[in-house]
Amino acid sequence: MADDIRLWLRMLTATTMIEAELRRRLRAGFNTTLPRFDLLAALDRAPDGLTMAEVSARMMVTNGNVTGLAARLEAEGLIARRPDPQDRRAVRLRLTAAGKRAFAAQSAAHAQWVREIFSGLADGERAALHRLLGRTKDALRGTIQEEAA
Amino acid sequence: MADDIRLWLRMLTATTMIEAELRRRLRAGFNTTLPRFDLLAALDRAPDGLTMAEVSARMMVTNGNVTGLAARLEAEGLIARRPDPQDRRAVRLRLTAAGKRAFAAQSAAHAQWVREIFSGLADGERAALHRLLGRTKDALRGTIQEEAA
DNA sequence: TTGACATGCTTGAAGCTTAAAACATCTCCT
DNA sequence: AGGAGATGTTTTAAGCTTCAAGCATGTCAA
Repeated sequence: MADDIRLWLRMLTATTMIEAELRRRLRAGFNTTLPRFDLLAALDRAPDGLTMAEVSARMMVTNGNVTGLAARLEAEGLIARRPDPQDRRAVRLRLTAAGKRAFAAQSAAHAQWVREIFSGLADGERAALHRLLGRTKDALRGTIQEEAA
Repeated sequence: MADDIRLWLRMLTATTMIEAELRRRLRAGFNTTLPRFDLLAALDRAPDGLTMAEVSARMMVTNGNVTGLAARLEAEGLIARRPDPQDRRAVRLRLTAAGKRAFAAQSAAHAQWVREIFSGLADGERAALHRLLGRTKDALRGTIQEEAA
């Protein structure tokens, strides 16, 4: 089906539009960025902190990327870096108290923005979209995994 | 619904995974990038070329972004920049012969990749996803337009 | 135990991206 | 015609991102 291209472009456009809106609001409301927010979110879900490699896997970005991001967030006092007790190669990141406060505020606003953005869809539509995106991710595993092998 | 966050995260993840795969293949197969490909694609659809502003609107990026991208593509000989005959402020971009050839090859491969990526979904699923993403984009107009006003 | 390979992280170069400032040109109202 | 405001482009600074190279540490099998 040649329509696959149109499906993909529509998916990319919709996602890009929403992402751009969230970036705008994070900047306007909290003077921060989506990557910073995502890193704080990853740490917020991990009570014992995460190593750099764990963070980069969760964020789907390279290790080098996390190095710079973590350096900036540490400079802002939102996260702390400490050597991993189990593995002397690893650095473990965790939220500081200030980081927890900042993320709590950002996260609440973010959740509200997302609700607002999807409020134009009926419950059934949201559920169907959620299911189809899940199917898409599952189907992806076939196509993408093969490279790594 | 608090599930909206999960819907959004799933949408973002699925899109990011596909985008990453396409980037990988563009790099491996053609030593190029998605933004370059997108710019060529925009010009390919416009027989008389496009101004920088038109390109930046279609690509949903800032003007300054297009300035740099166009400079690199011009240096590679894939596009030409010439003053717009109607508006002396404007610069009009168009594909060179080499650019047309390069894009034709990239575009064919890209279309095949996208087909492959979505091949795990049934026809009905693809159609439903396409429709729901359209609904999402429509719903967005309400939420996002209001800022601009 | 020791060497080969894997894993964790950082660095540097290059490119992508934005926001904001600056400047040129255009439009349109009076 | 003049001038106010809109539009088109570039530049700069800062941040995001990748890839590849390099170094430190870990693992595991011979």
